[in-house]
Amino acid sequence: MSDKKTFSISELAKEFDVTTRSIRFYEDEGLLHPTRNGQTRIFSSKDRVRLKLTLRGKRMGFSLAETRELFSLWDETATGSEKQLLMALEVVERRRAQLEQQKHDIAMMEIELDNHEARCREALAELRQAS
Amino acid sequence: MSDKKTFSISELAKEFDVTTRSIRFYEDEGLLHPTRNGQTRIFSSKDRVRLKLTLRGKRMGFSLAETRELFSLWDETATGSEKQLLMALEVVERRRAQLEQQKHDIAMMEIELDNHEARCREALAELRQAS
DNA sequence: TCCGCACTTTACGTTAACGTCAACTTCAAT
DNA sequence: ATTGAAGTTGACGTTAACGTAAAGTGCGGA
Repeated sequence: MSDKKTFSISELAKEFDVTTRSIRFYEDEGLLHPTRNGQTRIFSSKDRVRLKLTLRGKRMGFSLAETRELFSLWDETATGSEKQLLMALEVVERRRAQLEQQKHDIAMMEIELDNHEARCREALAELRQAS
Repeated sequence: MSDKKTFSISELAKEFDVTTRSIRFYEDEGLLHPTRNGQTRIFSSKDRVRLKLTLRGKRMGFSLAETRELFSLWDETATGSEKQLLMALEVVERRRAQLEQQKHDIAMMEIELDNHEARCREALAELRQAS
């Protein structure tokens, strides 16, 4: 089902619950590169993966520009010069640092949610006792 | 040092590396509630905590409106009715689900970074062998 | 043949989250 | 007394990430 070779714009829109407008916008921004049959877009499974990665990036708070940067690094890996490859490794390291920061942020947030939930339950218990 | 009672706008700006403009904007948006000495803002340590939470939220991809929602829930916990408290618990659950999603996204991203780094190193090795 | 649906481009509108002046006031220091 | 640093309030500008409306193309079915 998902190893199909090509996809229409509305198929992808439904699968990932985004508007066709967004998908066209992502193409304009250079994140997707569909081919054309006449004027209608034909998306490859590579495009489908990239759309998935783009949306994942959004959930993680990445801008489209940041995601595009990742994509271009990815693409240059095969053809790049030594200097480019070393720069790519640096970018990878920076991403890892970001992820560590995010994991820390999530852990902190979880602690706060725990505290908050406990206080909610206490307040509820007191309310019910007072009735 | 950080258990001081009050802070000026520029102290907070420096500590968290944001502009004073942003801090004033957060006040306008109802995220911070400094008192005034004449017209000069005085931030409490509670404001300082909220600023920290606001910035953490940003790193996690939350909008200011979402963060404000969390704050108001937090505030209502002490005084809220039973219905409000139950709704607050639901919001907490939704947040937890979001965090689970983000943890999954991060794990996926880490796998991709691993793969990408490996391919970079392979490409580098081949380049150096060919020289 | 005409209808309707999916798709297209073009272009202007919108919201969030600030940035950037401009034109002050206040206060401490020279 | 003046100057400079830090603070203030408007008000308009900007960027990202789309929304939305207008006007047209292409195509399979009744």
